[in-house]
Amino acid sequence: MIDELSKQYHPKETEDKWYKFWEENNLFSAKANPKKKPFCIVIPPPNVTGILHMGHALNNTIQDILIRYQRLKGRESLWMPGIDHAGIATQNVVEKQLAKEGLKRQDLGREKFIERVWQWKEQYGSTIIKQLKKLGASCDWPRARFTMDEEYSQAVKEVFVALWGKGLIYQDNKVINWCPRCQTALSDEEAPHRELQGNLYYIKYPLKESPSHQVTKSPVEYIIVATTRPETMLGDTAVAVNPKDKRYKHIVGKTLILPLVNREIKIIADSLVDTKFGTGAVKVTPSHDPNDYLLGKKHKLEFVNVMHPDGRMNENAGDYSGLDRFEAREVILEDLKEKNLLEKTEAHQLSAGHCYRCHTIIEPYLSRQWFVKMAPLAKPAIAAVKTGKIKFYPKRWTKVYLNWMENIQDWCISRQIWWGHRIPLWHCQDCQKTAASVDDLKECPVCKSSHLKQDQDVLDTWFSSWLWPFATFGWPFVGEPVSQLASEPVNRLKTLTGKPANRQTGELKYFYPTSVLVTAPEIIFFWVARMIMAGEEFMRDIPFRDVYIHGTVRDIEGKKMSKSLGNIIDPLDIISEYGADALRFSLISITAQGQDVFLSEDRFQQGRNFANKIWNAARFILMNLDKAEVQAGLESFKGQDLGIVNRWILSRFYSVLKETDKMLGAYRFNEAANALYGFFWHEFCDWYLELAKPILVNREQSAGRRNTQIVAYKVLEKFLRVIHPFMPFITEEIWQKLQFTTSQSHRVTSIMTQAWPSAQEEMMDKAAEAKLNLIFQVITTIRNMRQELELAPEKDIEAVIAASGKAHRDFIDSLSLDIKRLAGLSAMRIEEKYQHPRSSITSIIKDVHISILLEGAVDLEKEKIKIGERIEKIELEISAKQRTLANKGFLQKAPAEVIAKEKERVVELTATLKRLKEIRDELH
RNA sequence: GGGCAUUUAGCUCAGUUGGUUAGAGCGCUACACUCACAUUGUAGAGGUCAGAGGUUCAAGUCCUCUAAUGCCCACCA
Repeated sequence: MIDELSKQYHPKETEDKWYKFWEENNLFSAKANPKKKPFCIVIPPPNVTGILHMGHALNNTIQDILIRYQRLKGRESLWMPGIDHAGIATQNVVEKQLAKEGLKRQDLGREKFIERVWQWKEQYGSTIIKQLKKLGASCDWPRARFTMDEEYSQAVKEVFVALWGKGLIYQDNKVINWCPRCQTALSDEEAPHRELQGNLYYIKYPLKESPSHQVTKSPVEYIIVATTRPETMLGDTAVAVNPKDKRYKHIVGKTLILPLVNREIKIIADSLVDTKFGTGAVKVTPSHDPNDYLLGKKHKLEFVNVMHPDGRMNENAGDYSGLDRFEAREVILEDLKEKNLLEKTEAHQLSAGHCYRCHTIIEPYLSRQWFVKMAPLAKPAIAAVKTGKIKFYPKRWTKVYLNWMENIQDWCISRQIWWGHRIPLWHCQDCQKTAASVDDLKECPVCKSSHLKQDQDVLDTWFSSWLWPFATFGWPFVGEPVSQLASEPVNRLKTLTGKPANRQTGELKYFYPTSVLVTAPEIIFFWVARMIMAGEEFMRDIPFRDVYIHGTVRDIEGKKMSKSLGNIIDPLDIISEYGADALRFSLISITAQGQDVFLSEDRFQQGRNFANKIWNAARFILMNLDKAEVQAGLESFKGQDLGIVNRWILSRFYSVLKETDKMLGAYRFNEAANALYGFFWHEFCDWYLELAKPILVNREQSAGRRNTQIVAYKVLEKFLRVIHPFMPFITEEIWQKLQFTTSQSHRVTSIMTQAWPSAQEEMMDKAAEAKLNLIFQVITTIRNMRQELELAPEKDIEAVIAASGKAHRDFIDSLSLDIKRLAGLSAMRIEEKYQHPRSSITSIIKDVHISILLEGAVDLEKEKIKIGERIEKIELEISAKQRTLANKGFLQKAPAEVIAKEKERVVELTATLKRLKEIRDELH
């Protein structure tokens, strides 16, 4: 075990090696185990088209930390992995591939096209999994599910049929979000609104009753409407005004001639119209605007669709037929201008829906789609959060969730694409009835006709994702009891019988509800909310107890990282340059709970440097470890008098351990990471190892050396376990080197299977901490004085330390060798009483005087100024404190310990002040 | 229009329930390559905690208002 370690840590050489080792030894696998408490996270399944970006890196690092932490803590920890089939995104990718061959999906036909997608999936679909492995993700990979797996698809069908049976699925003609590029309907969540700089066009619609249809200057001859989408005027079937609007009262019910189309349309009155917007008169296009659709229904207007699904104008657009919607806009504006019908154009900021897959501007479009009635599903999901069964971290997302749920809209679930779960509905060509079925229907259940056609549409991808926390465990298949499960992982198919909650596999029963869901804020509506609804509906239980929402990864200017902006920092580049541990640690240490992360590449140096620090500390300890001595000593370790330095570092370790536990339990990952960083670097390395150095390097056997070896070994070994969730690779590498196992023993052992150190209160020694802190301050002060006095490093300096109290002096004396060495003193004397040594400079730490003896003359003026400044500062503080202590309110209301502390501080400051004044007075 | 977040050192950010002297990393200054580590060590400089008002014995922390920035939501023709 005294193998020579290299001077620098090289992550590349170790990371792949240990990942392979963990996988080969099934160290990520978890099974239903009644003897242990479960801990389970289901991964937010990345898209099959996905490529690891920083958002994934952060998301999955957090999950891996939780999983590894709980695994060490003895929970049966399962991280359920998988991939989402990502209907539209994947179809787009494959269509692009086809386009390169000059083909369209229609050229292949539905079946061939789907085959082609599967081929694509086989070839490229596991990219992101390989990348997650690089990151160190300890998922139980053999369990990985794909949302298009046969079993999973069955779950999707069951759910659809169950909702159908409850009457929660209906078909309707509505104005929905239509993406003209993807040529499919989208849900509201899939069409986020973005601000757009556009124009508001004021168009004159002539009254039919005017003398001629020519527009004259008289305002009664026409009505002016304002619109941002003039091309939709071709589909106008009314103009609406507010019934209270005096400007228009007299012409309500009159007929207008729709320009360019020459259709007669009525002026209607409806309170929905805002009198303050535009001219107070609004054109009504029931087929191309959700509001106008409502008006159209209410006032029984004609519905005129003027667009093809691809966004080109259709035959109803007359002369404009065939033009793209935005081309048509320009031409129409030209024509209106020519006819003197365009009153004016105003710049206007508007927001429009954009396709979340291809960013094309959404067209509100009338079409027949399938919807899920959401209100009944939302009810228990609202209750689950309101009653605290599910908790959001940070808490503020609760409100966002509830606000959305309480105003929930019906969910448009049909998509006009091919890649996805085809809607399990069969339409009878004879009796025109529709039936839902989990199995392929051969005959109509109503009229027994065999002329059945399955619905052409597929389901929204999220209609399968929302089942993730239970469908991944085999729901709705019947499984065996927990005890038999391990040996017989066979799932048998059963048809839905209407009692879904009872049909559980043992695994499902064991791991569901899962423990925590880790995701980004933009996914709350898409996924989190819907999973809660699905869990309540189909499992009669919540899907997870906690929801941890982390921030968005942005670049250093606060912009979202995206390919199009070219500001991407590729996690894989970081891994190959700095290592996965460095990536993980750096990401986590800058991620405050729920705050966005502003990232620049130099951040990762910190993680790399830290890994290197751990490496070198371990290297030093290993180089100076006597194996036999440590091995023997580990057994007879308890009850030894370890000495104050060892007691101190153990005390510090257990304090930091306690802190880490607390912070991880509260999802405050950065605080845990930073506490561990500070402890290891500044306490363990900077102080402890420096103090231990001569003892360890000196090969002579002694009780002190043995104790120091054991403590250094133990603290390092335990620290590795505690930091392992953050930095899994380097900790395994070093931990393996710390093992005493001989080559004969083939038992597989890993840091992953060790126990998380338990907090040991009796090891916490506040007195030892305070005593050593004083020594550290003395050393720091001497170093400081040396630099202030500009004494060359090689110059011998002598110090006199005065401290009252024999025990106190003896304690300082016991560490005098360390003080001399670390402060760079050639000699040190300890005295009972401070007696201004000739030609010296003195500093004060509490009641300890530290004087440095100088050969030449002391620069009195400089020293006087310095001491004067310090005296001034202390006097200010004392007077502030005395004012507080004179305050009756403070004495009455402040807690006793706060008052005591203040008093103590004043006493201490007063004493220091007195000593400083003495020193100043001696400077003559 | 509604909601949320942010504003603390030159930069990027921590700071849990209000309680001594407000912290870290990077950067900066000075010094040091003495055998764990220059991906290092030692020491240091640097902050009226966005502004105003309030509650309190006590405010970076709680309340109100203001300003700036960012995000989300909404039937913004």
